[in-house]
Amino acid sequence: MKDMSWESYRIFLEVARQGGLTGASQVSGLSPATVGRRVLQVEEAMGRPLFLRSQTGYRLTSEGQALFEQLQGMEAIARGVESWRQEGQGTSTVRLMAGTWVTWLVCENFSAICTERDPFRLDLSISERRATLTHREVDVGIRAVEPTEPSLISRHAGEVAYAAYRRKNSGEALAGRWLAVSQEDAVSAYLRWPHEREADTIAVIVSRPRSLLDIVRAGAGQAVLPCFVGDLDPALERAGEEIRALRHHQWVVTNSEDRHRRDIRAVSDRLFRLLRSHADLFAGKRPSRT
Amino acid sequence: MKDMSWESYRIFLEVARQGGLTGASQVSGLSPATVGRRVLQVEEAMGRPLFLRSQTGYRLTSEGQALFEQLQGMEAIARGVESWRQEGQGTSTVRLMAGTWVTWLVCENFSAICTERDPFRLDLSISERRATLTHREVDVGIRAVEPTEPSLISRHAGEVAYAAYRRKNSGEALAGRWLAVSQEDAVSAYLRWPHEREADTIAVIVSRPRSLLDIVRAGAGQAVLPCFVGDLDPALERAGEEIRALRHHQWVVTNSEDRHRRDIRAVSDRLFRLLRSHADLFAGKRPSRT
DNA sequence: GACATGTCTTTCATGGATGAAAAACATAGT
DNA sequence: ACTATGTTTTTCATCCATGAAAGACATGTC
Repeated sequence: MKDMSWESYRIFLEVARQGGLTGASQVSGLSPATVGRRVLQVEEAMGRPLFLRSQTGYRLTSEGQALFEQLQGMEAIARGVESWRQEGQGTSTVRLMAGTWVTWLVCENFSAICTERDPFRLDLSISERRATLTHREVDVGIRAVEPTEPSLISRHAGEVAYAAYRRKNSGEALAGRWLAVSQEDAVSAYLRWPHEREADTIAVIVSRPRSLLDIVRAGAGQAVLPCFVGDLDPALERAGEEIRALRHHQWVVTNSEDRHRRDIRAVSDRLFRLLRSHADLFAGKRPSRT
Repeated sequence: MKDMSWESYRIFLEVARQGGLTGASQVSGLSPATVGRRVLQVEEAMGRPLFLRSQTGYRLTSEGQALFEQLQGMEAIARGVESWRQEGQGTSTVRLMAGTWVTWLVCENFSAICTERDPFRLDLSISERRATLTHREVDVGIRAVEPTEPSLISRHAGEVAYAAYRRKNSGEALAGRWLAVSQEDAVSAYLRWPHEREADTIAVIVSRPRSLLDIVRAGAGQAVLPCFVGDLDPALERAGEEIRALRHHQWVVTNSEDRHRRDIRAVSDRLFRLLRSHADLFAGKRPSRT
């Protein structure tokens, strides 16, 4: 049999990642019809079902999952080639993935990470889920657990403390009004905390963690926030002690294969220094406001 | 810019490996015209010259070489997927690469390596050059030097001795008539030896090492052969002592990523046992003929 | 229960990638 | 010097992969 086109592999990956033909068709620029046909090709070539089809989308079978994991390796290399290409044109890209609040801190201190004199572009992507650095989806990431993968190198950047916050001088009026993100978006421990401990008194639900800060400042209630966010905001005050159960460490992680790249090294170093310089704030030691 | 088609990557690899459009077009089934166009695409996308074009073929530039090495990783994964596919259909393939003489020995003892009851196919490829197991071009290989790559696992299979051979009872008449392979094909030490030590008295040149055995048996002169080949042939006798300078070790090597595959394990084990059981012959200890 | 929405799938006409053949061009051999 | 061979490159007609649009089908909403 004539062997599979590598291009179909790429399309397969996109369908698997997007969970359907429509999503894949958008990111790939092909029509859903074509995407469907290519996936069919791959399935026939592999001689086994790879997707569970439904009107609502495609879901990987266990065999599809096995193929997906293999092909991610190809994608990783393709991304490596892409950055090699950019390198040759003097214009590189560093992809930095972090959670909502570290991203927020990076934005606030953007000039400490990337200046107009730097010869690289910065792609900031926000995600609460674990960054898959192994497959080079991103170059630099923040993790709350120490990576075990041998292909990653990590540097410990201190601890992160959490507490409940409310608008200053709002008194005890808000004690029973908790703010939280919707349960399906509550992927981190601090986001699940209100659901687990104060489910009865949740007054407002928002879809993005970032909105928590906004509605707390508006005086709508109290919400769990990282101390470095709450303590830095002059309009907020703690509505209780630090919640010790939520405390965790954090690491700056990079892919060891890209260790040599100056741009990635620079971003990683600067991010690390930024986090270290805020170590007391992260740890919840309530320094005086700037 | 829209990114490169993975299919073009594969075509690039084939052109680089075959050294031209014609070769690549044959193995890929595409026309030379198309192959040329796809390569042009890749070059434009990468923004740098990848090949030195001439009427005699394509040669990689240093930048092309850099790309080639990256993309070989993709190819390795694609091969992994291919064997996963075969596995799912109960029909796997084990690719065994060895030099001329070990291959010959394997053929003579084929049933010791692979029987009709085995559920896998065997691809035997002869090559004097080092097998690139790292990129999974082959699954099992024979090496004359111990591999240093951490991704490979190797087992020492004894030593190999060499000597000059001639037809039995041909006396000293052939002493001045050496047989050798053409100089450009003399990639191994034992093949270079006649050129380095007896260049003036080379009487016959052949293009394949395998032909050396045939013309020695025909009584055309004397040639350097591995002892396990010469000593096993009842029509030949040694035309001198063992040539100690040529003695070397040999290892059976497999890719550690495929360690788990039963079929590869089986072939590797059997090959190892076959070599060990002939260890005395390999080492030139002249046992009685079978 | 009807309806709106978002999927996947099928149909069919089109255009861009493709191959055959010729041309252009080196290299090697006589 | 000339021919034979094996390249790459160009030209042009063809055909196959592709996209638009319609169809089929679930799911959730009012």
